[in-house]
Amino acid sequence: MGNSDIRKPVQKRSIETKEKILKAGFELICEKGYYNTNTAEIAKLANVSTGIVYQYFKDKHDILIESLQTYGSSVFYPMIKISEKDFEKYDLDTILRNMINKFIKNHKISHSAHKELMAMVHSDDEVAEIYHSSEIEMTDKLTKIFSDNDIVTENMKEKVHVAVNLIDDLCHEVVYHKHSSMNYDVMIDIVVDCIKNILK
Amino acid sequence: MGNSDIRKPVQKRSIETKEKILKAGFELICEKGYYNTNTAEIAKLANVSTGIVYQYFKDKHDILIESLQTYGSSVFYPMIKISEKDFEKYDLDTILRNMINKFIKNHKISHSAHKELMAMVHSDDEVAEIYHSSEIEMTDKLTKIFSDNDIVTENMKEKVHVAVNLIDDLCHEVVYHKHSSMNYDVMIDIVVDCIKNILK
Amino acid sequence: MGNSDIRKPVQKRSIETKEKILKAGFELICEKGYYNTNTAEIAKLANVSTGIVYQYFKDKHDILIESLQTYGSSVFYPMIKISEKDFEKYDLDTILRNMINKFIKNHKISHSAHKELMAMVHSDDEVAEIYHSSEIEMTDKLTKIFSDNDIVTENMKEKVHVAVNLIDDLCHEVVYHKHSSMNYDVMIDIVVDCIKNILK
Amino acid sequence: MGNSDIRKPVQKRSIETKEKILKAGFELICEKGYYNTNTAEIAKLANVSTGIVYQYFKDKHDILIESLQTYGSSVFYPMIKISEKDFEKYDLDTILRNMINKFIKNHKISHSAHKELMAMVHSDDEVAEIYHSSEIEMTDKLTKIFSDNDIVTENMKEKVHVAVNLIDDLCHEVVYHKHSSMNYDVMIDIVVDCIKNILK
DNA sequence: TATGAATGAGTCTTCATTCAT
DNA sequence: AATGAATGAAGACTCATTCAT
Repeated sequence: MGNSDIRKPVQKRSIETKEKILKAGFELICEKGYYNTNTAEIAKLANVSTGIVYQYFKDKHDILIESLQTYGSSVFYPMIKISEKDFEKYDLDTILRNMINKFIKNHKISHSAHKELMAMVHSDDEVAEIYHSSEIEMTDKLTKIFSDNDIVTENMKEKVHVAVNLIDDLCHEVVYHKHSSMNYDVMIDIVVDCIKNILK
Repeated sequence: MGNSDIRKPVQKRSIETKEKILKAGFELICEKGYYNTNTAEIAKLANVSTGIVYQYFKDKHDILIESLQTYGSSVFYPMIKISEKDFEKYDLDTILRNMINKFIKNHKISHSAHKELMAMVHSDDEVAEIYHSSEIEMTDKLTKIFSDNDIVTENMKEKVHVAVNLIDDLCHEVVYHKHSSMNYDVMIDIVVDCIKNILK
Repeated sequence: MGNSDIRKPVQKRSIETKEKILKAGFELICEKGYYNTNTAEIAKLANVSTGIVYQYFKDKHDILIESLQTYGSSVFYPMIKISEKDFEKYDLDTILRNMINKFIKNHKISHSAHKELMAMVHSDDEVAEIYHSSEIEMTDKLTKIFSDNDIVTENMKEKVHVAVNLIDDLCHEVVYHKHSSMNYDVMIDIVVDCIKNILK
Repeated sequence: MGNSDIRKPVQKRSIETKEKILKAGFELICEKGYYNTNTAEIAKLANVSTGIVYQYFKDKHDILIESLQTYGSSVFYPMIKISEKDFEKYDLDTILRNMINKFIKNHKISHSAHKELMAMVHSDDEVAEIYHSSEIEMTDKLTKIFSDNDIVTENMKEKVHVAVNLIDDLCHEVVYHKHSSMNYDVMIDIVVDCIKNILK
């Protein structure tokens, strides 16, 4: 009864309108969460009418999904966007510590966005799928960085994935200060050693 | 003007009613998520009227929090409830593989519950706090298990925490089949080696 | 987060809708009282949906306040709307008796409205403020009427205010038949004499 | 279906229970208003169970009415309780000024009670009736005081009633500071003169 | 008599979505 | 293509009243 009425914008103006909505939606959802953002607010921030939203998107959920497809990876795995050059030809220890620092820095920037989107990852299958794609992309990227630095072993995919998890968890620990009794410097050393060991 | 009018049940009948609500709330939230569960449903499943809910709980959110305090840890860290005896005096490799298998088995049981609650962990600070307490508890428990098996090194807290993260991530990977291209047996080996290395 | 999202209607259609709600709200509140009127009824009488009410008004109380600002004075002090010409160049006695008769007539028309609104005056500070503004306006108006009829003395503001109270009380007495044992004709004479004396 | 199940307490304990409820109800209604007081609060303040309330009173409204019958006049017309001796054999001017001062003092004490009850007077017919009885009682009392001081004229009932109104309005004006631009000392003089004139 | 647990209809308010213009 | 007014179902929460004990 209208599913196919969703407009696929081709004209420049249309495309811009859709993008404005997408950007506004993403911004608000990241800031306040999906359930605490309503379509009126999205339309308002996008500077469009409430009605028009439903010409570009099937429903509110559709905004979430499309905005994640467009902007999600930069929050989920900010490293994805980072050029390999950042890690050029250092020793592994330095590469890892650089990486961890970048991760932490990036997470700090998009603190609430990350939180809100991770919430959706856990409760929404479509969101989860997008997240997991980013994860794969990230793993591939890192594998390439390692191999560019002559770090190559068997089962790289699995190893790198474990490494990514380690870094990710470490980073959350540091950013969210989850456990006050933890010594983060010690933890960083542990994680770096651990990854070096895995990739040996 | 009523804030403190929340009833602290003492009579047997009262206690049972509160527990019925708590159980029903937890069940539904785990199944369908917090935002997709309404108070009427909770009351209905608990076989009580909607009104009584608000004599035992400040609001809907309060049901979430209290139910997590009561039942949460069994979902967040099902291992918490497990006795140390399960791991008595094996070698570390065996202990770890036992642990991983138990983790995976437990997670499989409460698949959707875990998903929904992890969503809340990321979007709700109070839930996050409860989760992090469970995490600490889990870490302490494991530390004890290791030390009972004569595995003691410096910075145990941090090390065990990293180990817990590794196991947890691995377990999610396996249970949710997040990435079809991963070889899980390989991954388990990597994780076990990794932890053995950390604790050496 | 929405407080300021209350629509200030500019389009004709909008203005009409808001006015319909205002009118319906005022009507029902006057008839049945604020606490015995619910928003659904207001919407129904206004021939709009319940939702739209909250785009024009912050909450139910806001309807009360705005409707009073719009229609209130005609109930509180129906005389406010009356032109000075009604009392032109009679002697004071005639002016006062005309006034009292008009007052009584007007009160009889909006019997229940007056009752319900006076109730709110006593229990709601914002309503009280609106009422007191009307009172002042009324006093000023009367002062002007008196001075137009060459009735000027010291402390006119206070004197007129006392006179207004006298007329108002008299009028309530007559309209509400509060005390069956009172002889109203006698009372009118007393009040008229009294005011004449004050203004002498 | 139960109307006649309301208990008319005869035993001492019963009477006390009923009185406790009445007192608590009156207190809360005076403080917060009828609509903002609920039966649970009344029961709590009275130190009885919620259920028992309905054995002594038909419904919540009944508490209001009975409590007014018991305690109302002291709020409506605090002067009622005042002995004639307070005004013994002064000249009329002094008597009136004493009276006004007492009125004002009493009103200041039960400020919110008066406001809340006057609200009910205007919206509830039964309350209005009780109020008007107090008014009559007050008028009679004053008439007696005047005649004891040899002040007797025709139509005393009506005259005294007008005088009471004048004092009452003056008192409200002073206590509630309704109109900042009014000079209250002047107003008191006007009212006193006015009443003296009426009773001449 | 008394308790206080339980009821459930009723109320305000929100918001995704539709529709007239 | 666009607007923004309008819809109405749904949800959280309250409270006078009843009832099992």
